[in-house]
Amino acid sequence: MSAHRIATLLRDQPLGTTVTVNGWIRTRRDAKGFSFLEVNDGSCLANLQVIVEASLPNYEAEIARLATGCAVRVIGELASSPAKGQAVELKASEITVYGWADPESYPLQKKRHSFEFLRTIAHLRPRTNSLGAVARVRSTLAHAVHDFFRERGFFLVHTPIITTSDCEGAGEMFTVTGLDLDQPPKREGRVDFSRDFFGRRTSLTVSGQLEAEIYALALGNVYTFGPTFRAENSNTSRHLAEFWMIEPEMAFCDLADDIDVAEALLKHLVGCALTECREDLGLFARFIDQGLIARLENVLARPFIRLPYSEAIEQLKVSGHDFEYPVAWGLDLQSEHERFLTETIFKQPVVVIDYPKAIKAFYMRQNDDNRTVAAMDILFPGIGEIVGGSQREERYEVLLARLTDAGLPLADYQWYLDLRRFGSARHAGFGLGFERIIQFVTGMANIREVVPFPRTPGSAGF
RNA sequence: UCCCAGGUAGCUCAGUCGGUAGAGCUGGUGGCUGUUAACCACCCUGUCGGGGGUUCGAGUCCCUCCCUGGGAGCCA
Repeated sequence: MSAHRIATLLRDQPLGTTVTVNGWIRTRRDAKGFSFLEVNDGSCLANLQVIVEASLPNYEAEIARLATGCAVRVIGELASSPAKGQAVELKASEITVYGWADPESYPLQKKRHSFEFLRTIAHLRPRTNSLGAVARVRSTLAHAVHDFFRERGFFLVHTPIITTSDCEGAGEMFTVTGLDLDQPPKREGRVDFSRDFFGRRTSLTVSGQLEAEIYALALGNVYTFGPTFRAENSNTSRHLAEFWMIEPEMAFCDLADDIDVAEALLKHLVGCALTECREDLGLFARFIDQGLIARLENVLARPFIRLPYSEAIEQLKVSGHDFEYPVAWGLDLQSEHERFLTETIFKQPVVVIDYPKAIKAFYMRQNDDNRTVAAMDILFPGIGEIVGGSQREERYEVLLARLTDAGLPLADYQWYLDLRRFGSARHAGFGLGFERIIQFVTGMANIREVVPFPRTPGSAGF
């Protein structure tokens, strides 16, 4: 049964034609001798208004009992609407009820709910205007990510979910095991992972970066876009234990090139949302964040500020602002510092580069000053860090020294060092948290609303 | 994980000095109406987050655990 999608009908408005629509009832309003139904099929934010005359055979028995949430098929003629509020409406000639929804027990009401409550009914929340809009934006942007890289000749690499490598500094990892947790094999008092499924301890990936480097040094430009897992006990509006990350890795590329790509990607995604998701963004601009559209356009308006860490420290110092945490060269930037840079000083995205090497990961390329590394963080107003990246250390001896200084087991990184022994080349990459960009684009305050089924400490329902 | 604020009807919340609970909305019934978060009238709904304690008596005070929100840390 091929049905018409409401988004298409509202766009093309084929007046006078008979169409079939499958969807869910949002509300029913009764008038004298007929009823109004609002039907939504998920294809767009807008509902289709359906006019049902009381003369339909199942009017008394079924139509008059339709309530929010019922699944229906409507066949009828599309006509221009005589009243304000909608351009077209569907004059029903036949309505079939696929599935009832008892209004006494159906949790969704035809009024606004708190996002907190909707989270407890994650199986029903995509049927709301706002969560449905988020889902459409998320899908659109996921495709836009692939479009962006494909147009630029990047290859998509599927890096492993189960891994033995620990991308240092990326946080706590979830262990993956097939062992009987009630009776784990032990050796010298500790769990003996050599008898586990893979013969050694394995975890869920915290980053595909190291594996992406392998493919960048073979195919040139590559990217990964997949789930990422962090076992950090983070309880904030911008952290998930399971999230999706985009990680490009580019050979023969330095930090400046890296930032160029990241900036272009962010602008591509924001621009794409503005042009392809206008109706859904309109909902967010009305009910979530009045300044949303202006903030998105501000991102596209001019080049991002590129600011060396040392200058950022100076800017913060001379601002005269009284910060809770100290500002000094060598200390990491705190949230309040990042926010002050993007929201008060520059009022636009800021890329901080060349951080002290002591506060950054071992794989970041050491600069000639011997005290900073070619790292960059892109800070967005309201979101904070949205991208973190660096030029990678491609020099064998320097990398070896960094690994040794960090006290990391060299045996585990032999293959990583090998990349620097055989045909090494400068390369760079970054990580973009997919949910963070969706948060920015939709204005949603909590990251748990921009992923269908959020996994956070103490919560993995559905 | 730390600091702060919360958890009361299906939802959003009020509840005074400790005396076993209310409102609006939703829903139901009736009316009205080319309506559109419809409108008008009436009606239903409670393990006051879980456990323990103080007290003649606890939604209210104390302890503890769980969860949520805001901020912080960690990061994307």
